[in-house]
Amino acid sequence: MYHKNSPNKLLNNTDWYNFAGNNPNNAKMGKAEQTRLFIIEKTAPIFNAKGYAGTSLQDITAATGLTKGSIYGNFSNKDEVAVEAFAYNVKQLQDAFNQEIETKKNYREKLLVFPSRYEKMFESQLMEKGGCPILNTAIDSDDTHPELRVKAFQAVISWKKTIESLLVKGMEAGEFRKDIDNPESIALTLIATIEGAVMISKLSGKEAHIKTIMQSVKKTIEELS
Amino acid sequence: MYHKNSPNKLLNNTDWYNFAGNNPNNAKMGKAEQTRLFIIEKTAPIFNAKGYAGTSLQDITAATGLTKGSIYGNFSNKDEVAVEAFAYNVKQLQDAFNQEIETKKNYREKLLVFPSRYEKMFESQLMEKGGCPILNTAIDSDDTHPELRVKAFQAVISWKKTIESLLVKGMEAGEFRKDIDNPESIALTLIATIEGAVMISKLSGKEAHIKTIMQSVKKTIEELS
DNA sequence: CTAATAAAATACCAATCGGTATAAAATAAT
DNA sequence: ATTATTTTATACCGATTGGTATTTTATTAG
Repeated sequence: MYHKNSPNKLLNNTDWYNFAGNNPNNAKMGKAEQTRLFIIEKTAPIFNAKGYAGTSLQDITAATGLTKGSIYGNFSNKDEVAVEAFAYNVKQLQDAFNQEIETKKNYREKLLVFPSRYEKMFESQLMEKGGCPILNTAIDSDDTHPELRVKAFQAVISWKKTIESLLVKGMEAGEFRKDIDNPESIALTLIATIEGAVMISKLSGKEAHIKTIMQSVKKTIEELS
Repeated sequence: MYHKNSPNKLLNNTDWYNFAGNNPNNAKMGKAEQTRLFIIEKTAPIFNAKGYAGTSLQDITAATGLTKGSIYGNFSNKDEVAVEAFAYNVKQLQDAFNQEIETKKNYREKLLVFPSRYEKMFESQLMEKGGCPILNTAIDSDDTHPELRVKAFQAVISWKKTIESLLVKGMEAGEFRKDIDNPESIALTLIATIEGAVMISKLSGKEAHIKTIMQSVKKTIEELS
């Protein structure tokens, strides 16, 4: 693969292998697969920040240092890049949450990972990488891009199921009150409040806003016990 | 003003006066002012649904039946249409809420207008008119359009102040508990949850989702007493 | 009814859009 | 080392983008 990283700087195969891999299995990856991942990694934050319609092929070539021919040699169209970039963004998010949830012993603490981690992500993810990909893609696609809309909805459903599962297991473990009648309602309300907090704090640029609202979310979770 | 409403159908001045005016003062409006309002009325739902980057001049001319020359005779650029369309969308929303709030006697009921009315708007506003303009514009603009971003933020601040004021007055009237320590926190959390509910329910297309979450919001408000 | 004015339509502009055919270069297989 | 195969770059395509200069039409003032 031939690739200009910065003007007049060539990236040979060795550099390439060193670069592309926050994937530990990158040595096993074929060339095309590597380039696809590279393009996704570089464009995912752009699609997240500017949306589908707002991201042009010029943005993609500028961010990757590749040419249009190379992009279309690895993807059939802009849609495919956008859809894979969204999947990548969501997976990054999910992996981070799941990893931290695994380290917690009880279900109250597992649930608290959601507000506390979103709060911590304010600067890195929200301000620098364009916000929450689920929220962004939901709003961006719901009237314009059926395929992305379905993917965004699937991400919400997956998240909802995770919370519901934690609630049910927490009840079974005797950790939460038995009179939690509607786990779905609690899950949906938690997600709604968190995403609304992301919207407000990103809009204002003030970390205080997300901290304030996440404090309410934490209180709600504490009151389950 | 010359205007094709449907192919080969002319709209003369008399028709025009009949049309443009859900503004009761339209008889006082000049021609240019009327056309501006007409363009805003027709394009506001489009900007709301498709976003700023996703709405083209072609969309605008198609929705109004006017030509590009006419649009640019009344607005200096696409930005100006978008900004005024957003202001129009927000005003429509605010007026509707304020009107219903005025009809309520006590502050508990005034606060409940927000969840109950958003719930009722599911089909008309959310599904048919592209969702909540504040949420849509916040997400659409926060990384791309500073001017719209400020306007969206102002709308959130205005909404927050309204809720805070209702909370304080409700406390002073002895209607709410005295130990509400942080009206701002409550206001922000209510707004976040409502907007998150809008996102989820519009994404799923299921009214049940917004009803479920708004039930939680109502419960939170009831618990203030 | 006519002249002055305001507003809308037509026709155009350069730039950019997403996408493609083809040629050049890099990699992999022999 | 040479060939076959990917992968990338170059050069181009028609369509659409936001925007404008000019002409035509409609409205208003006298």
